[in-house]
Amino acid sequence: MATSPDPRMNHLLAALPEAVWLRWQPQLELVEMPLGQVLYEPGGTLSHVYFPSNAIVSLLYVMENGASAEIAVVGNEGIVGVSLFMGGGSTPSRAVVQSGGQGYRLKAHALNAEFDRGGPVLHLLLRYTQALITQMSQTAVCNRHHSVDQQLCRWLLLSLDRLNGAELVMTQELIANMLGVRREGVTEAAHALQQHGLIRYARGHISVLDRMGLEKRTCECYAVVKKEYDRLLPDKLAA
Amino acid sequence: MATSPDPRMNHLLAALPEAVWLRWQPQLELVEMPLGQVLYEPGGTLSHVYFPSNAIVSLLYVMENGASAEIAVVGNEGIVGVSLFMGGGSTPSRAVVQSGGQGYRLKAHALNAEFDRGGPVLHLLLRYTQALITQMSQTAVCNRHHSVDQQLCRWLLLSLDRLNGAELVMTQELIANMLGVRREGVTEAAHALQQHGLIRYARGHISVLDRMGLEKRTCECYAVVKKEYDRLLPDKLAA
DNA sequence: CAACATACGTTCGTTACCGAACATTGATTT
DNA sequence: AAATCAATGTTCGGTAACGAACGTATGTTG
Repeated sequence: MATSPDPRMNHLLAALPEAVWLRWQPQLELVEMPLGQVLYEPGGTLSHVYFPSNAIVSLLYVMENGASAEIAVVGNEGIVGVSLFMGGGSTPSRAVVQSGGQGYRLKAHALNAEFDRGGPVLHLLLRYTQALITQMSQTAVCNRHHSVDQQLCRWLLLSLDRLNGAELVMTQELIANMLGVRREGVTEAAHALQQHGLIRYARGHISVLDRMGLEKRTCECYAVVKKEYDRLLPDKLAA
Repeated sequence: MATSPDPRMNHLLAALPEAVWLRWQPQLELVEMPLGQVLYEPGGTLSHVYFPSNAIVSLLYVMENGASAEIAVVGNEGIVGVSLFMGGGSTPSRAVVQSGGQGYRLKAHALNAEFDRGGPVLHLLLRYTQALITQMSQTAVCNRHHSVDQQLCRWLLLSLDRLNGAELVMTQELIANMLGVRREGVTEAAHALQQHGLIRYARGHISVLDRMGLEKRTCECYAVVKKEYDRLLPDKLAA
């Protein structure tokens, strides 16, 4: 249906040295990443890693009683499946597509072969993982101390940074699942944001009208994470 | 004052291949790690990594308004300063000694030299980091969904696993700082645990009387983290 | 031993969020 | 156009944790 996205829309793929890129290119497989798709389950073995082009993937933990909480979010700045090269092969969390799109995947052994050569790819992936760790840490802090309202702003901004436009396709129900709060709480917070002219939403579509306003309203957590991503993964390349 | 602990009380040092151990041994420096000592500050450059022998170190984030939250805890199973080999060189969090003791430290360049050789040390450290990631993730989940009471149990158990005996030197005030809750909340929760005969405490000393009882009372988060540490870092060696 | 600081205990009003139930609105189907 | 469903809005009682203030005990120090 849609044309294939440029693989190097993904920042990690774009940052590969030319030699590595040439090795990988024939092995990268375009995959549709529709909303709701599960890329891996807790404890499951990973057959591939995923490089989102324009999709967003949530790493989330689902508890025994069915409640859930998002640990981190991965878009075209990153890679899904770090546990593969970190050595565990699995994690207790689940990876779900939160915003549909496309991406490219690479077989596990191909990634590990490159990783084991050491050199720039290893360091690139580890720097990314370090940024991911910051996001997870800050999520823990945010869950402890900040209001649903502020967390919603943070979440919107994180999503926005991983998409092109200022439009999200996302129901309040799903956001509630990510944030680990009630749907009604999201309704209330979203209503407040709308009344302040920061967003406009209607049946699963959210338009961000005032990005700066969101940044003012959110907690420090957003900026901490953003700054760390920028520090660790500078945009040296552009298409 | 006290005799030097065996460096290989630390599980990571114990798990080193003999060749690496021989290289490192002369470079390991015994350090006192008194309660409250700060091993690194947010954004600060790391000169060493630390391998606790019998101390416990908290990785915690201090917010602009002074509130804080513990991200993860490191004892003799691990290493403090993963950002060094992950490539960032710093993190937005702070590392503070939560339970005094001793440890060994190694200069940054020595660690990185070994890391860059690739091989078993690299994989060992990355597997540890993966376990640490699980702990951070689970902290985020726990902060979202569980009561202070359950979190206190989890925290006690995590600390217990990283110490020898069943005694902690720890005020309720400090625990409150770690958990990111009010001191009164900890007082109340601790009182409940004491009334159920699980712990006994007095002016900064906590004795755990019924470990199984704590495990029954805590949330699933403790078991998830423990299981993942055991999976990723099996005790293959003993002294 | 008196003085003091530290650690723990208790209370009270407030608030954010929860759980549940139910109403409304917009999209989609038939 | 009617029926249906998904998404959002609203209400209400309940509760865990908060913020603040103050009381009590157990160490430690002069």
